[in-house]
Amino acid sequence: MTEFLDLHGKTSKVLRAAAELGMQRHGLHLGQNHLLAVLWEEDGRTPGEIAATVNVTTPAVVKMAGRMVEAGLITRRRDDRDNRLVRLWLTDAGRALREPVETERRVLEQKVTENLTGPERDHLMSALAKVYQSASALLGGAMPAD
Amino acid sequence: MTEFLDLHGKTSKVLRAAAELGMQRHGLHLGQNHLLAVLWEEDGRTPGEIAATVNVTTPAVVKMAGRMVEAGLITRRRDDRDNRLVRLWLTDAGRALREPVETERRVLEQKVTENLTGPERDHLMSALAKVYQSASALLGGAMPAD
DNA sequence: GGCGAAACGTTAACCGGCTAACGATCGACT
DNA sequence: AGTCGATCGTTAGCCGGTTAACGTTTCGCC
Repeated sequence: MTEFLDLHGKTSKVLRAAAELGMQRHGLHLGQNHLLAVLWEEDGRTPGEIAATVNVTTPAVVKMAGRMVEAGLITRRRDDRDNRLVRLWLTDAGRALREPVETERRVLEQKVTENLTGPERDHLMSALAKVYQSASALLGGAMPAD
Repeated sequence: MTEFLDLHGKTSKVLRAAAELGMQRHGLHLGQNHLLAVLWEEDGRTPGEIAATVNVTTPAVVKMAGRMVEAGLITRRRDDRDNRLVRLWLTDAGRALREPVETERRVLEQKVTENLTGPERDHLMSALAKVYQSASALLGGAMPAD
């Protein structure tokens, strides 16, 4: 019984584990790199903005940011113009991780797809995109339409 | 930047959400159906056995089983021949969910892949299998070799 | 100018998953 | 027969993610 959902689930898990392992080498937990990536692109963004671009709920970002503040990767400061906003700023440590983490991710991407021929990879991408479409469609429009 | 890891991650998330939604319709949380599936196949198995067949750690099964006992889906009883073993048994409620949950999953599988042509699906499966291989390989043999 | 609605971050309570430490039981071997 | 090691479940603590409820702060509108 090798149905698609099974295979995808297994792949998802092992991919997640591999990513976690890679990030661990830089003292990060899985997902934190995404948060950092947003700040690398534009420092000083708010939890809400970050949540939206990473496609996660705001509380998830808040919690994760808390841990990252404690880890010395970012800083939390209130916006003085709009006092209900909070802005997250990179520390030097957080900024320094950019290059190594980005290459780490590139390497993972490459290693994971290295057994695929060009056309194979293309078919994989397009088919996966279709699945993504179908799945998000049957989630009843209650999802972001990116 | 539509790399594979990104697309796979997004797909994974939306697929997870869809599965959760489907299981919710039967009063289950995501993952509990897998545990039930093992018992449907052979009732009275131990947490360790279940964990191995579902590819999850034992503590995960223990915790989930606790919630499912409380939900009246299964029963926890010690094995009297080997007193360190624990066996999980289906209740009528748990047994009754088999047919509806199995069709729910079949429907999801079908709906999610309905936009794929036959060959497309085949290519997707084989390519995904290759990715799975590569990823689990680079996890350094510390993974089950299924 | 004041009042109510909207926007925002935070907290709490869940769920699934993981690793590490613990405790109890069984078995093999001396 | 007794001990010591292997096996098994449980617990605790962490991480990422979710929804629901809450308290502030702004802003629009009368």
